[in-house]
Amino acid sequence: MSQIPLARRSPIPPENCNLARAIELIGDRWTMLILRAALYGVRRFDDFQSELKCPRTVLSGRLKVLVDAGLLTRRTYKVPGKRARPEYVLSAMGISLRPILIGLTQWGDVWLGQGEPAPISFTKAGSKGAIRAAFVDAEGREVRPDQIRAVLRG
Amino acid sequence: MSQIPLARRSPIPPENCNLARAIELIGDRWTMLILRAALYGVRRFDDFQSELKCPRTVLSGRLKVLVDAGLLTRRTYKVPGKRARPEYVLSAMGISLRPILIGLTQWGDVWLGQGEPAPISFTKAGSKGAIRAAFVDAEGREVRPDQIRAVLRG
DNA sequence: CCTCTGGATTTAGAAAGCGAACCCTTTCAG
DNA sequence: CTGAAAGGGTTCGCTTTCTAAATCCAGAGG
Repeated sequence: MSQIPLARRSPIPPENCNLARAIELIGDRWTMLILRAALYGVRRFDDFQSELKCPRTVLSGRLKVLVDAGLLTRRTYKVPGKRARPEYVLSAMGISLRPILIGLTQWGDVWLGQGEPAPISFTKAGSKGAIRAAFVDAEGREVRPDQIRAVLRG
Repeated sequence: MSQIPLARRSPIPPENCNLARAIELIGDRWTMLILRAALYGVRRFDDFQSELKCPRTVLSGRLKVLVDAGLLTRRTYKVPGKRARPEYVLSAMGISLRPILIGLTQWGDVWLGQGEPAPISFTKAGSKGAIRAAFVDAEGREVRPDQIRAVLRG
């Protein structure tokens, strides 16, 4: 049943594991919901707030963390006739999380969808069929999950 | 610079978004670190605890949530000469998070790796080249990130 | 019986989350 | 010129959650 052999410890101590580091940074309810909104194009403080309905204190704190970490860039926008305001846009670092959040969306569609069809799906530009998260080798060919092997350095 | 057009709201209200649901469930530091350890083969309460160094109260609470949600299965193991104990093994639902956590690992390798080579990499069974998380179409051909399009239902 | 071991619960103090109210700056309307 | 509005925050108390340490509990072995 369990494809994963028993281990008493993980092979990499969490304190120098990049997965653990990523989890420290973005493994937080509000942080992830902010990134979700940002990937859908939300940029402004009040838009985040009314989308997430989270305390403004939490929001401003998380935005600060994400800017400091380099996931978001704080820059100024100006609507004519209004005063200049900051907006928070995803950096390359932030945008590169998109495949992961899409993967998590599809995981949620499968396991948390409550039988309803997925409200959003993803396709390749110009074609119709759905795409999915998977693993590929250097040439871009899919590698099936049971063929994945982990290799420790050294 | 920003490839994502401005939006005031996300196209799917968070309360019936499967990504938001997934974030509610696993978007938590300890929960994700538990899943990380579980994907490396850790199964037992004390092993999780010494791996994560988290409060035992938190650990037992999180394990309960993950069991209730169906990500982990609680079953009994018995070492001869010892009393029977519960162990927490990943269900199919839990195992199917693996591509996502591997993708996050690789994201961390790129952005949080502090210049060091990745401590763990992934290959296809029997070959040597590294594999990576990506999107594929129905035929298993890679779809580049910039070619991904979201399609709303209805 | 007494102790050891793994899997938890209890307890009390620290930290973080929360909602409401307030502040600050610029712009527009009267 | 004065007042109100709008966006982007901070301040203030209160409540929840986290955390660490101690305790409990059941069965096995001596």
